[in-house]
Amino acid sequence: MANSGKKKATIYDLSVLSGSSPSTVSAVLNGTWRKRRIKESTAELIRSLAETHQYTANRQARGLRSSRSGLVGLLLPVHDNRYFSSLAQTFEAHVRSKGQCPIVVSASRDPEEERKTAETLISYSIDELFICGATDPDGVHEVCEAAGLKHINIDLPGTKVSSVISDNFEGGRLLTEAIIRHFPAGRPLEPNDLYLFGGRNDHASHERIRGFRAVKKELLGGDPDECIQPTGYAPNNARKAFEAFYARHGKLPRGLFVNSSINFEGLLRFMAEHPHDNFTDLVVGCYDYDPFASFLPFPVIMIRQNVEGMIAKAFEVIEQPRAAPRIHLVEPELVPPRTALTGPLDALKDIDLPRRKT
Amino acid sequence: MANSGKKKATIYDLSVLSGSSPSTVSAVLNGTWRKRRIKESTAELIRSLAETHQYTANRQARGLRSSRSGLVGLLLPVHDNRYFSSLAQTFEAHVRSKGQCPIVVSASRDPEEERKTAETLISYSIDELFICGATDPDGVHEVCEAAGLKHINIDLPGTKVSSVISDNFEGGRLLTEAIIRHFPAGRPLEPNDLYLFGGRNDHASHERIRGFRAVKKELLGGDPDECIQPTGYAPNNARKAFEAFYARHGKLPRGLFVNSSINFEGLLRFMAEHPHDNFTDLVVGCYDYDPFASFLPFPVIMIRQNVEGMIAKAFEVIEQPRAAPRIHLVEPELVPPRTALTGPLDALKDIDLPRRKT
DNA sequence: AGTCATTGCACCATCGATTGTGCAAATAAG
DNA sequence: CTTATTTGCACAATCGATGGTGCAATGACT
Repeated sequence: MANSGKKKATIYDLSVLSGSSPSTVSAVLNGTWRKRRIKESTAELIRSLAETHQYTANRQARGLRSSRSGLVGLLLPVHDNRYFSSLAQTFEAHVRSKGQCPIVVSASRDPEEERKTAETLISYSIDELFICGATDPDGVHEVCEAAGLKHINIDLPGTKVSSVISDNFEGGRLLTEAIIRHFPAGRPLEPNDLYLFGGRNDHASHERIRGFRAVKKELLGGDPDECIQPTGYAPNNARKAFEAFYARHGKLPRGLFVNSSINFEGLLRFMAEHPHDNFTDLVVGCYDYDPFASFLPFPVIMIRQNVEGMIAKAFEVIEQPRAAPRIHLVEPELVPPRTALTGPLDALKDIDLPRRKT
Repeated sequence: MANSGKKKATIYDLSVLSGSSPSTVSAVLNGTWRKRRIKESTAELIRSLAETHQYTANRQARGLRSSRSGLVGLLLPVHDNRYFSSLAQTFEAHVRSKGQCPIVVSASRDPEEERKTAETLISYSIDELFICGATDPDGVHEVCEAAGLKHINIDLPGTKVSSVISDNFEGGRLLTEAIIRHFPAGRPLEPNDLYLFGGRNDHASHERIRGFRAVKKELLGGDPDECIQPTGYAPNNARKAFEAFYARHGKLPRGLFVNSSINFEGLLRFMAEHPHDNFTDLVVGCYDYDPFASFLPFPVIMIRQNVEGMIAKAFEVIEQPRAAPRIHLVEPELVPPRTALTGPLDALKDIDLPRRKT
């Protein structure tokens, strides 16, 4: 009711209204007033004025003075993918619970854009930065370091500061083994029947491939190089790779290890163009979990990275005094076909009927 | 090289180094220097100093002075869902292209949290706010209005300010009709065979239901009330509703209109618990598109909302001087089963091999 | 040489909150 | 009643960038 005008109330407005000084108002409203020996009644008065005038602090001013902002950044490769968006969702909840404001930005896996985005965030004096899945984590590190900003890597490790990542080697092993064991003993998989598609020259892909090859050698007794097809992450490049294989062999490999759900979309595109092929006798293992993918008409075994665990660990590590860079591995989980897992969405209440407080 | 120390350079540092005043430095670096008749050579000097010292403006200071921040907010219900995350992705690209910084936050469909989140964003002096899928858009409106903040509704309309939303009635019609026509003439659908699950008491659900009922009446000659089951958006509530139907009838309806891909996850959960039921003779229509869902083992017809179109329209409308609140409808698109559409991810280059600029 | 216009820039207040310091008034101690 | 202590708060500098105003130096022109 007070002022439905345009301008927001400031501590100066309240100082006039309450008859005390701006510094007193400030102290009362930011909680340091006991330390400043402000009388309870004065504080009470100011608090009630703040209430009726809907005072909220101007955080730019506060941030300018204190060179903190209350903003915590998450730098993502992309938004629209269930893995990264659930990271964002979980990250948000953590930041909120600390009374800070999450700010989630994507940088398209472009090293230059990653650095520029970090610089932009820094210019807003963000308090911490979580660097997730960066193509060039160390480049971002330098930018952060120059600004004295606390930061940490997630999902893809850097060398200059600690990282929290999935145990991609173990995940790769688990997934590869599950694919192989999914085939009946009667028609077992040959080494040449199991291909890996997707991913690129990053730590996660390397580790997964390492796990993939290790298990193949161990269980299938062979591990031909041509079975590794790192196509990058773009769905269309993956599609082309499947298309090329299909053109040569007239079919897909019986077993597919797909490096990410984004690459999996490339497989879907391929399938859309081959509507009459039923792809029976096909088993797909996909790194990253997507509930819909899990129910596709062929067996899809997925790896769910422990998003909650990684985020929690990252917050734990970033709060600690900085030590020598270390890589913290978080174990991922194997998800059998046709599995609908709960996720961060389940934490939400289903609220109806907006109440209007006229 | 310059200073790898901790503090960032300010215009004062550059002013000392260049021998000119802070205001001159400021003018040079923010582009207003011609207006201020700064000599070209002075500008040149300052620019080169800024370069070598890696100057970047402190945006909190700038924002404080100019009461703008360069931040543009997007308030989302949730992140981890392909519809909302592709909205985020598209929104980001638009904001970036205007040289501003996107800030995407979710508020869990909680009216209280929506308002508080808006207030927080306002306290950072964001320049504009896009309110997407809010449970209580008018509540958020009031908060924005009190702060004199430009804002607009997306996805769910408000009454106090313009909105850009999908044509949910038409989308509902399209989808319902497609479901019905997907059944062979030999075994046509009865009115009681086609159910709608999910959604709640919001504008989008109402419109979709209206379209659903209209088409049912028109094509099936009947539209029983019990076929409408608004379960809210929580996946588990949808699951329970399917479970309940199944308990009563021993099967699912032959035709299902699922109100959102989040509700669809509830269907998956249901299916996971009935592994031996093949759900042949089932056709699902789902509002919202998910590439993986499109390839499920039963026919899934989806509606893709025109995310790019909505975002573009919203930017267009928000830039215009505010007029009487209007609802702008954007037509959604019907997506046949087994369709892999491209999305915002396809705009990204697939960059490899990070270059390090030691 | 004197007047006037132009060029080139410095000065200073300002945005709103924070925080170290100082100082009256109230209370306690002697 | 005086001195010492505590209480309660005001003052003013500060964070970094912006933009209005003013003023000296230079050049143009009579």
